[in-house]
Amino acid sequence: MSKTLLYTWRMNEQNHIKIFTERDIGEQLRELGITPTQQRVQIAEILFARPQHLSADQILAVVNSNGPIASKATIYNTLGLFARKGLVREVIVDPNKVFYDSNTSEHHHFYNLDTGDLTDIVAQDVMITSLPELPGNTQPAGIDIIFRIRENDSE
Amino acid sequence: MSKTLLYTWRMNEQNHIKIFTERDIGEQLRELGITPTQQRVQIAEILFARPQHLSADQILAVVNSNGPIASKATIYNTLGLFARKGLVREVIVDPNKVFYDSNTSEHHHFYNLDTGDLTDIVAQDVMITSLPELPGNTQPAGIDIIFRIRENDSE
DNA sequence: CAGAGTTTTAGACAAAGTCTATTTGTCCAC
DNA sequence: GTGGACAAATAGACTTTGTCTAAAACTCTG
Ligand SMILES: [Mn+2]
Ligand SMILES: [Mn+2]
Ligand SMILES: [Zn+2]
Ligand SMILES: [Zn+2]
Repeated sequence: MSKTLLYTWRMNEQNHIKIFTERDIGEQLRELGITPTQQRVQIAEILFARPQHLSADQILAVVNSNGPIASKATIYNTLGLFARKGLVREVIVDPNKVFYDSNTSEHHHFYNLDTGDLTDIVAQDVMITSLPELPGNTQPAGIDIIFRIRENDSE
Repeated sequence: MSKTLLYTWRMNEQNHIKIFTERDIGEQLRELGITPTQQRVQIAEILFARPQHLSADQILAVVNSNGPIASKATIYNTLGLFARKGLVREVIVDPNKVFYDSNTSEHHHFYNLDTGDLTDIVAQDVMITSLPELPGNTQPAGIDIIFRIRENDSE
């Protein structure tokens, strides 16, 4: 009944990069070919403090909470750069904003439509045993599984 | 190894509504408690001509291609109404726009990052055999599975 | 066919994100 | 260290998608 798996969607092998300790964020960025400017280091510190999902707006607010450090353009440039380098994952679940996920290990999401909460599901808790055939001349680039949930109408 | 399924994500039982034939779109809308205005009927005719994924902008362009019939506000109002009534499904795969899917049967999507093509995958071609436990006090509202793909770099 | 409620509309507005031209910072050679 | 080439950051204009508002146009029922 279950199809043969013609390809795998396990993409993120870069996850080893992310055990940033306070001191060597700069070095780690440099190893990825990213010049560690003040702005990039600050954004990285916020983002990689723990696995979390932040919007560009939230990062802008946090990074500038004690005086101006980075402009909006720099936030977007940096998040785009980090995404291309595999340091963060863009999560598209809300039509209004992109979330930047500091957890790049293979995982999925619950998205609470009532609260806006986005929470991780470890990959092992979701098992796909049958995969569709890829359209001609294409290759896998990633899989997103989003379990949309709602609060119980506790009446 | 596979968990017991504590709940089901099979949500869309409304799919019987959608065999719209040219003539009785109005009646069918009325049965759903939707007053069949000229604008709503035109939008429905476009959307339900076949299973497809259209953005609000595309629908606006098509509906007004031979003279002005509906305003931008009406397009958004109508799509929102149709979504609430279960006539269309909102598909969130692109950070720039929502797609309105006239296919409300249970299915998933390929999203081609290079071309922007969004194509359907019948539910039976993707089999999930293990489900995560729901966060406390929440209920399932829908599942989205998106296989992001890219064109083969045919060198 | 009146009038109450519903729907549509133009255009103002908002939010997220991009772009541009200029300034500032970084890096390396000397 | 200093000059200069290149990279990065910045303010703010701009774009796109979508929402809101208040007035006008419809629809439906009595
Ligand atoms: Mn939006
Ligand atoms: Mn956008
Ligand atoms: Zn996550
Ligand atoms: Zn679809």
